[in-house]
Amino acid sequence: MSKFALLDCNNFYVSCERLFNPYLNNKPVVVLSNNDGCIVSRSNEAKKLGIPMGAPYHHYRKIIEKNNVTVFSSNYQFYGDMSQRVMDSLNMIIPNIEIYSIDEAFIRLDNFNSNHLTAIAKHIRSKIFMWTGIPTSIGIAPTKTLSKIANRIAKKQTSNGIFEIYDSYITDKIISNIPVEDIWGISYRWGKKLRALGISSALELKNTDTKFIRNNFSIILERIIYELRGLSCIDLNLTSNKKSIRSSKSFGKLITKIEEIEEAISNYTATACKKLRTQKSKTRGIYVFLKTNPFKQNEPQYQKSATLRFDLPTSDTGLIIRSAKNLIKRIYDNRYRYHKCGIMLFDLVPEKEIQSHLFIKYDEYKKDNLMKVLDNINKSMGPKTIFHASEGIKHEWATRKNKISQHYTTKWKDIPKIY
DNA sequence: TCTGGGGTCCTAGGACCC
DNA sequence: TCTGGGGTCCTAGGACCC
Repeated sequence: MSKFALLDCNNFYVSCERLFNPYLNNKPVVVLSNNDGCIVSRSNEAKKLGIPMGAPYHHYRKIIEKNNVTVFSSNYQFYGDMSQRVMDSLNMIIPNIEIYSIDEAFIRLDNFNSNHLTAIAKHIRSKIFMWTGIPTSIGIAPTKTLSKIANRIAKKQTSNGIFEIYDSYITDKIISNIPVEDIWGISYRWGKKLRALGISSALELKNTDTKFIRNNFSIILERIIYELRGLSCIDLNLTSNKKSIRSSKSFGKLITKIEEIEEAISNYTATACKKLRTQKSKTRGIYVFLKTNPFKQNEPQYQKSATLRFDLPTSDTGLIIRSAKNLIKRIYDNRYRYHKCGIMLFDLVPEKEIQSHLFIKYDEYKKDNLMKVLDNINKSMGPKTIFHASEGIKHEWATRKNKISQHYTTKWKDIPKIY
């Protein structure tokens, strides 16, 4: 039988903020998404006030102010850095981990004696807490899907933050209380369809005929059933390279001028290209989109996208910015007020595996070297020390971030001082 | 006034092949 | 009157994740 564990950081963004503001412990805290739009992380105290995950900030502003909830804008540089510290710590204890999201990792524990799993989890938790200050929970089970459920119980119903599912008797007892849409991989639409068929708990789904599910849904749901039965169908994914890279953001205000949109798309493109080079890949295509604000129902709505393929894969920010700006020019219509734009790089290939073109001479080496110089300067002297002119400096479209904390671990000037 | 951003995988259907 | 069977590749769109 396989053995999986899922490690999940508790209320991750809030926990990061508390590291450098310990007086916020035991007090309600929330962290907002980009543009201060939605609530994406809540302390347990904030959850108790009835503030739901993903809710628009302005809907809960009254409750937040009335209860003295501390509010932070998102500080992804900081959270990303803390995430890496957590994952590095975990990797020092156990090799071969799958970093599943900014605050979660799957681990395989097959090589350990079944009697020791909880002790190992305890060791992992305490080391990560000691080295990073971030509290975590660990769920252990024969499959990834069950380890997700075990993690949920570890978080909500245990005092030591660890829960292990090791036989089908325990599984059945636990999953009889889990609604289908709380299972990893099932959400609102499938949940609704399953309920209409009389399947409302995870246990009922586990006992449903797989052929029937395969015919009425897809292989994804069929696999979930096997996973609930303790038969592992989803292994660790150890390849870390992305298959597509996207950068998009809503503007801080509605934008009409194409010059400002071009400036914004140039910035997003530079961000995406930097990521592309970090994973040592090149892109064969780009997809650019532009849209109005769908929540403003009284305004005329517009949404358009365009794609472009390159004859030769590239990671040259200059070339990709030029191409992205051309696509923007093609889809821009001056009758609308815009809310968001973005770019996606797709069809990525490792830079080492690039095939030469029969008719086009490959002379990207110069550009490759230029990008290396650019990345190195920005790495040693700080982000955006040098940048492409089209990225501009005015940034009228920039997102709102009224309550951002300091970059405690990523900027020298923000490093905490003790007087 | 104010509603995030970045990903993955699977399927159906069209277009094409012999 | 009656028009095959088996296959591949690509794309758009759906559903889900954090």
